[in-house]
Amino acid sequence: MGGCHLIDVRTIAMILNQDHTTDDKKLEITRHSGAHVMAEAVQSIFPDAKFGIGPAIENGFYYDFGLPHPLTPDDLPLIETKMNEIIAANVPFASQEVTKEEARRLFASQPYKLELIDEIPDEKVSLYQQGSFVDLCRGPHVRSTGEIKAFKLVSIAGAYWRGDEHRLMLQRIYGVAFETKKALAEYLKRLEEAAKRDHRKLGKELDLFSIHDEAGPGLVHWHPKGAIIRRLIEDFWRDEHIKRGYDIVYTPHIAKLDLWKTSGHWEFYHDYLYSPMEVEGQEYIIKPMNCLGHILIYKTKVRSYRELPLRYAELGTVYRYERSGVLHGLSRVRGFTQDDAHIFCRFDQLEDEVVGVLDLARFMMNTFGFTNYQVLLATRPEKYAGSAEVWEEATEILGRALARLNINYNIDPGEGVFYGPKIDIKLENALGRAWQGPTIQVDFNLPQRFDVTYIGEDGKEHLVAMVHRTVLGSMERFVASLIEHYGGVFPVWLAPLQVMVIPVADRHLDYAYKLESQLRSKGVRVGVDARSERLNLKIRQAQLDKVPYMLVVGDKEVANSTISVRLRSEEQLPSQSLDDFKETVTMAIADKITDLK
RNA sequence: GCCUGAGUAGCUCAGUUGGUUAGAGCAGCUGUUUUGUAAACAGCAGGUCGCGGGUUCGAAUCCCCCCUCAGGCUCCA
Repeated sequence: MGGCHLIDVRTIAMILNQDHTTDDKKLEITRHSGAHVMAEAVQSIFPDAKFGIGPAIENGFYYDFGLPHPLTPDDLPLIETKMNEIIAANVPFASQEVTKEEARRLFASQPYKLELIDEIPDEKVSLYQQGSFVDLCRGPHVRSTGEIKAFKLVSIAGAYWRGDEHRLMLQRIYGVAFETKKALAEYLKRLEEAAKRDHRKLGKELDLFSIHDEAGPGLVHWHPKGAIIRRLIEDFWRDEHIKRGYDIVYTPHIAKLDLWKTSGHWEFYHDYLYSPMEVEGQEYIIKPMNCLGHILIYKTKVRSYRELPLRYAELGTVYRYERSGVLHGLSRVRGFTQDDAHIFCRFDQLEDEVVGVLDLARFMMNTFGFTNYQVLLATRPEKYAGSAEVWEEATEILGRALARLNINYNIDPGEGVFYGPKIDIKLENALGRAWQGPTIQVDFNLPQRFDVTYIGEDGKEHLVAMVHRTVLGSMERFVASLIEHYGGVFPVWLAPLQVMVIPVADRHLDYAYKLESQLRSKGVRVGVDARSERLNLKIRQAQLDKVPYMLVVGDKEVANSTISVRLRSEEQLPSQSLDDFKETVTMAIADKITDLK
């Protein structure tokens, strides 16, 4: 592909504009240039490579290659070495505009490039060249390869051409790149730190949950300590919902297939449902959602406009078939418990209801200390139920509700579910990946299909407005986020074990048990480390378990009826009476405080 | 589901040009130690090397199938 001479036009423009480009923009350009340098390196090592696309992404870049043989991690250092040579040679980037005809000739052996050329609407296309590598590219690029100061190739992955799973899979190499070596090192360090907070790792270390080959992938077993955390969240959740006018309900885990045919789930979500089982000649499925049960409860009598809104809430466990490659710890599983609720209301009540849900969602996020989340308003997709006008109106209502609470949000165009617009709140986990948390969805489909109505003031039947919503997402995913958010250092109210009493020697055991029973009677989760081990070991163990309070008791404490309090932050509190400590702990629990002072 | 890589004791990991009864630390058990703020000492026990097939005189090691996991892609009501 090499050997053509290009006139440097854009690079000059870039130099002229350089003062105006922001640092972010500059970094993005550098990353993009890094992708080109990587492509050149791959071309020189594998001359038969076919080139896909190679954009800048968050933290770095990637390039997709079609190669007749698989790349292995061993190839990365070779490619890196070659890239470093190219960078050391500091070769200039040059660009040129050519006609599509010329471009097609140039890329005659590059099927992916030809496809891209065909899709560009303009008559001319632009090319960028550095060294022997020419690429179809909009640019811009850095002036020369020497401006790429710090990069590292991090992984190889398969990626469908054009993101379409029905097309060929190319091999993608991911790289990270920063403006300086220091920034790169800091980034890699951050990744390492994030990996330590990974809920899968902490879940094992802190004995919170497990997933078993024997039982099946994506099926979570909550250990006692994990179950405590979950139960506390559930209790809090239930109490808060009751305060806010929800009714708690329970619905069965299986139901007749016909129900799911009526709802349209069988038709639309067939791939996510587990196969039917036959019971007395009838087909049943395990529920993938809770909404139908709530609708059946609603429909047990004729409803008056006076009793709306009705809010049915359920910690409902559902099962969905997720493709094996997507499972991920607690975050993506096959059986999970949604903190679900369905609100049945009049259309004119919709805005207030959405405001209520948003306020609740925000309250929950704040309580658990989540400050990093993104709010998206997803609008009408191409295929949709109901009329465009109703969609329009409902979307406006969602927007107004967000505005009333001064919540910043972005529009996610066309990303609504087919049955209605929705508000999604995405949380970021320790590795910077966004996970779906709270979601509020208006549904125009089910009320129609199940004829969910109320009698209005006018004595006539009207369809209800229906809202599906969760404020945590699912218990599994939420706990995963919590583990990573706190790095396993749970606030006192959620800590599986809140206090560990550590006697210095066996003769202090009686005193230790006395403290234990007094704290336990206050509802504190407390244990005594009664092993004949040295103090240091017991401290270490409690530290590793991230127990908020360690009460060390020895001769001094027994003699003075005091306790010595060590925090997991390694801070040492002054010697104090048990009564004082009881007050400290119970307040920390009641106020759900996150820091230990 | 697709691509690449991985799977050795409860946990973290050693162990390949294929070669005796597969190792270590931690955890567990037993004993000694009675300890003052992040690991006392000694001994014991613990493994069909993910499953199943194959190649070979001989397989943790090489090949094939399957399962699971990791990182991506696609998907996520």
